[in-house]
Amino acid sequence: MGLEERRRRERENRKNAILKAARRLFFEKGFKPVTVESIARKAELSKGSIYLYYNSKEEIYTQILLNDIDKFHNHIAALLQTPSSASEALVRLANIYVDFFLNERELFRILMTFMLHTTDMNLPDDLNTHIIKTTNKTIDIIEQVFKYGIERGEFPATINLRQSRNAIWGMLNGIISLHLFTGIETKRAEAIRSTIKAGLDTYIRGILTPNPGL
Amino acid sequence: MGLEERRRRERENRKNAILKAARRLFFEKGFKPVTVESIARKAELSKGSIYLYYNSKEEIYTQILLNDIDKFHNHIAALLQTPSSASEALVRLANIYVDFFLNERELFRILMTFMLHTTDMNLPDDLNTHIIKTTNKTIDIIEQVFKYGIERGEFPATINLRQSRNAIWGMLNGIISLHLFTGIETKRAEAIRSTIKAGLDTYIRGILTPNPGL
DNA sequence: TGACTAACGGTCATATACTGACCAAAGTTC
DNA sequence: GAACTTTGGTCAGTATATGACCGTTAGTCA
Repeated sequence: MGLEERRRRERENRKNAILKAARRLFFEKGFKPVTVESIARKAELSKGSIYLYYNSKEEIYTQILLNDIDKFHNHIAALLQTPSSASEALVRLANIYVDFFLNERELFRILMTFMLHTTDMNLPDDLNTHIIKTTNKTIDIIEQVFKYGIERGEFPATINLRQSRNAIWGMLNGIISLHLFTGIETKRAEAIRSTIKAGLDTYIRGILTPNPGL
Repeated sequence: MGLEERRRRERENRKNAILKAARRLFFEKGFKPVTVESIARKAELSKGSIYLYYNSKEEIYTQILLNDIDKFHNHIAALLQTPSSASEALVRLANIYVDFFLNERELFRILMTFMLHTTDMNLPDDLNTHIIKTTNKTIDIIEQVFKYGIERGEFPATINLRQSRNAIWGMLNGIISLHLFTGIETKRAEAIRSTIKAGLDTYIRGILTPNPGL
């Protein structure tokens, strides 16, 4: 059924045209100043049409992150194929994560907006679930690096994996939050990288130092 | 108004998709065996949609010729820029004309169908006019070649231009009719070319020979 | 040769998709 | 605190598309 296939394709194309227009505008101006009307105009549609494809302005906003973060995960997947120490892998993973958000800062804002305002976003359940799963995927990859370190004898088997992975993820996001939108613009990237490097080094040293209380 | 522009583009694209599908099917099977339903399916539309863009099956058929013949005229336009004798130009024009139809035989059938069944084609007036103008354009080019010959002293000024151009056009079409669809397939092109060459040579000799009756 | 059937060009009632005026809520101004 | 403006989201009206249906034509059969 070519006819049905064409209609499906047109719907898909329409959705993508909306996302593309929205992405451009959000990245240029941020969430608030961009109106649904302006997205509609850039996508060459009416405002009513936007709501045929997306439930809300927030849904469009978060869908942008979901579209982009697949590339990040594909990139990360290659990381674990490259032979190296677990410590090196962890640093490299952190750098790729940071690069992803440095490349487009608005993506980080989208992630944080979601993390901080989940219940206010008015997202359909499946989109909520999808974002959570996607975020967890990143966290799981961090956990795999720790497991890899234990397997190679690099890290002690006594590490609390869940705790460590959450701590690393939190630290990455916390450091990025501190420096991505504030400070001297030309020094932000370096500030993030060096702080993360120092933080990871210290955390890893902590892992390797026997706990005298045990 | 991007929205209106997009809608206009979509209509244009839809029309072109129909023409493209129709062209493919007509060239493969000819006019009769191709149904409007089959064109619709190939264009990934419903049959009712076809009639939103074209008034009839015949209109689609003739529109195909109109789309293609522009290329022919552009090609021919270059001809008159190349310095040569009028006789040579005439032969070259005839060859380009023949090539055009040899390249896609169905185009000739479309032209002849129009010429022979104009009143039965149920075409809107503007399309009728357009085809007539387009056909006349070809005839006018032939006339210009004769004028060129007179200007250079190659042909006598006593030539009846209208008569000659119509005779040449008729001869070309008549010869093509004779050989395009009948005879041994591998010999058809050559049969047409050589017959046209001979016919043109004879006609030109006739032009150059003083009429003793005058 | 007339009755019947199948096929298909073209039509149009219905379905689907889209639009932008409108409403309610929130923020701003006086 | 009232009036005003802006904007996310809604929905009645409009635009576009679909495919069942009808009328006509051509072919078949008795």
